[in-house]
Amino acid sequence: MRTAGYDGCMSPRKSAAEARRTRERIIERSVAIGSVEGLEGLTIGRLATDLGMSKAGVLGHFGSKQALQLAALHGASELFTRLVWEPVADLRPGLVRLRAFCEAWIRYLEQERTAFPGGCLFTAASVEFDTRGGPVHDTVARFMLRGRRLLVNDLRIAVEVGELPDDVEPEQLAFELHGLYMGLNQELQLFADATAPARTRRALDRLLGAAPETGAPPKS
Amino acid sequence: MRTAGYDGCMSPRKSAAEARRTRERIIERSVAIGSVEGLEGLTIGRLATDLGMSKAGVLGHFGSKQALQLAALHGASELFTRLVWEPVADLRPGLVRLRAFCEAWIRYLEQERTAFPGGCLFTAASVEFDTRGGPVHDTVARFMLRGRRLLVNDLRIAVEVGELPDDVEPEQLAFELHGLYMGLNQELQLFADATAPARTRRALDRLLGAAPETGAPPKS
DNA sequence: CCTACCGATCGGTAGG
DNA sequence: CCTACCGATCGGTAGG
Repeated sequence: MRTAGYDGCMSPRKSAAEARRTRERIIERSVAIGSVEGLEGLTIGRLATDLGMSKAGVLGHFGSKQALQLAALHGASELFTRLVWEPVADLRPGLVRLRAFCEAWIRYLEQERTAFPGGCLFTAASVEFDTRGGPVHDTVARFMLRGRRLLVNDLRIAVEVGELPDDVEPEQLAFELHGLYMGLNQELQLFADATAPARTRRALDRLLGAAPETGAPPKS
Repeated sequence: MRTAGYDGCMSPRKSAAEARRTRERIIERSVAIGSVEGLEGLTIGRLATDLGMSKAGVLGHFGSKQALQLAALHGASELFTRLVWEPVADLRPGLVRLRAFCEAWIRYLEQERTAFPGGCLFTAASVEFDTRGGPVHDTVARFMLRGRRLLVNDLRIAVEVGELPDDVEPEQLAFELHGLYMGLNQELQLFADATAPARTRRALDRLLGAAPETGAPPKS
């Protein structure tokens, strides 16, 4: 066995575990590059240079640029889940978990400004692929909807248990919350405005801590 | 005079007025392409094909791709000014003009979904160039700040004349309004969600029609 | 995983 | 405004 040199994407000298590790390194780097340059600006040549590999070596792990883009999106999704959702997932569903989620999300976007280079990959990709069709567009849209669902779910619970007034509409409020985070991301990335997180927190207090429409205070 | 064939970017057969008209056509097309493909995805070759010109003929009007990108941004800015700001500029400063401006802005983004191809060029460009430095980044940031100033200005007046309660902070509210429009643009472009304008109007009613923080109604 | 290569396209220039 | 061209880089393939 293993007589021919060509065995898929792996060099004969590398084990499957090593190949998997390489693949992870490529994805990690792809998320970093993609959040700065966009998913089209993420080129295989740049990736190969950064990682000290050949272009064919990089591409062999995915088969096509589109597959690489999709893998980068999945990688970014896992990162978001690990850093934002998992730390709060076990909290009490409803307003408690929602508030913790929103705070973790703010810190995630703040970190991206320093630790990661170019802001939220999903925001970048959603603008880049919004008009086009195809698998990348669909994947971005699906991830965005998934995030929206997390918000709507806890908002619905919060209304049911009386943490938010009855006239709060989860879909409407989730729409407003999402816009708030797009604004935060832009403020951090385009203007490097360090006061934006505080602004976001104040808006959250108004949206979640005081009753929309009626002005009645929540149970809290 | 006019003996040599080469006289800048214009063919000897074309008058200065014709050359200006050509330049405008290039810019118009650049805004359309750029809002779909981004300002990096806006290529001179694509532009030349669309307009039935040679690449050199296109580039001659601007000198470099970066100058073309800046011209496209200026073109988009003029479009926004003409379609959103000018129709409301003569209204009574304060809440009246602000509301009319916000409504015109919604309709502008709605139109873009059908008439123009790819949503707001500034939103696209701001994400594309947020991390990078350089003239394009600076121009995008300047235009965004200009829009923000329009909001803040009327919000300040609205507070001064008592149309909005004293505890409204114009900068804070402008930040929230801007996020709302980024969310609207994404909803229209990425999801083609026709209910987003109504959601935006409801959020505006809450932000501008009822007092934040206190719950006191505005004079209206 | 590599080298070596493909056709296509990129931004831009020379010269008229 | 054009033709003709430049070197660089793109995504991807052949073959080992």
